[in-house]
Amino acid sequence: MARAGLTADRITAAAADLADESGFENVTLSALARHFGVKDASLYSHVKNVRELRMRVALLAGGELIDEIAVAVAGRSGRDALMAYADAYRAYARAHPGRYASTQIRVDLDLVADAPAMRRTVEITYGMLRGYGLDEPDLTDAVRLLRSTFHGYLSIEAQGGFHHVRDVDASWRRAVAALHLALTHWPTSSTEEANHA
Amino acid sequence: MARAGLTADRITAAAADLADESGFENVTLSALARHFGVKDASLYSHVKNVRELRMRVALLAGGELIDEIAVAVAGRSGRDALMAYADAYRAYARAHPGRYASTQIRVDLDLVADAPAMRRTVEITYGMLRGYGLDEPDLTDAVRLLRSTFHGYLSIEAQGGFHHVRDVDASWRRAVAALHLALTHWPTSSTEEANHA
DNA sequence: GTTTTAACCTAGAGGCCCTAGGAACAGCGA
DNA sequence: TCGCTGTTCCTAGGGCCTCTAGGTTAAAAC
Repeated sequence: MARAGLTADRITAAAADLADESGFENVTLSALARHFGVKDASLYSHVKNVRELRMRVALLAGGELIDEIAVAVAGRSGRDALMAYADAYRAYARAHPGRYASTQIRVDLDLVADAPAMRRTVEITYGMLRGYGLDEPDLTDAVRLLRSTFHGYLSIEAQGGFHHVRDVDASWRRAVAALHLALTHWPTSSTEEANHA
Repeated sequence: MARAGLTADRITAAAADLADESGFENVTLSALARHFGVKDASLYSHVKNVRELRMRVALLAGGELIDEIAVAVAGRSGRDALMAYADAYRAYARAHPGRYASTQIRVDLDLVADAPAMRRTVEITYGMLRGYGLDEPDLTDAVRLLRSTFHGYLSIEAQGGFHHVRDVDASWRRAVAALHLALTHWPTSSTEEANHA
């Protein structure tokens, strides 16, 4: 019988597709084994366990995501860059729900090491914010705000949490506009500390 | 042998505690059966299946969450109300990670029907925003922005996604401050449509 | 006290994860 | 061409989980 020709990468790619089709929580070694016409145990020669497989999917998806964002923001700055970033982010999450969901799991640092996606994400995100003229720690605060809002919106949207009739695309545009406004008039650290005194 | 005295509510409460201790994804009927000194199958007299049990936990948690928020925002308005809302929300999510995680699953409408938590949440959230003087559809957009940012922040924080040394409490305060600013200077619908023309 | 209702049981099928150890295939040097 | 070696894939099996079908027994209702 011909060998299936399995590799960690092929299994990961199939897992990512499966995640998009059936949901990330249904990414299972049994299902992948069936897909490749192979027994479950055979996959363990290529992948340590389910957890590790899911981390691989997360790294794959994280890389794809930031690549698409990078293309979208290239040559733009300020509000344009923010909107391009946001829309690319949302487009990816909607087109690849399972892959996107995978990016939310905790990934071991040693696995991250040989995947440049994380560093690239940081570079591109901070670069996109350059036009707003923020310095640390405001820059980190701003990044956290953006990540939170983007991820929160997509997570709720994916889960069907927006019940109101209001168009979700329109709300998204307004959210991005609101973030732009917040970034433009970002309260300086001194302002904040004063408010806390 | 004395009966365990199971009810759907007791099982749900135990499941919620288990979720906080071991993670929502580890809420399992087997584990609960062990906890009550009972066989797995016995639980099916009280609960339809795992999915339904998790929805019950979600409703329980949603009710607890909005109750704590309601207490926090009572008697406050504007920025004070927003901060109280935000901090109560975050405090609950941090104190009850499993319960909080449960609130993100999709709950069948017929189960929601006899739980007032959802309506209360809408009332209190829209009421908290009253001071900002927004009308529909801006109100819904604003609610979606807040939900997204809050949930996104807590989801990322719970998952250990904020790696930077910057204090997470401080970033949270700045995020809330940024939201306050966005709500205060909310771009009107006409502005937005103009930007899209 | 009997009847009815429910709570709880045993038995069992099916799915998933994972380990241990064996068989077969590929590429390699002799 | 033959055997060697490493890897691929296998069988076998244990453990945990979900859920169904059908029986027993305790508690509540009459």
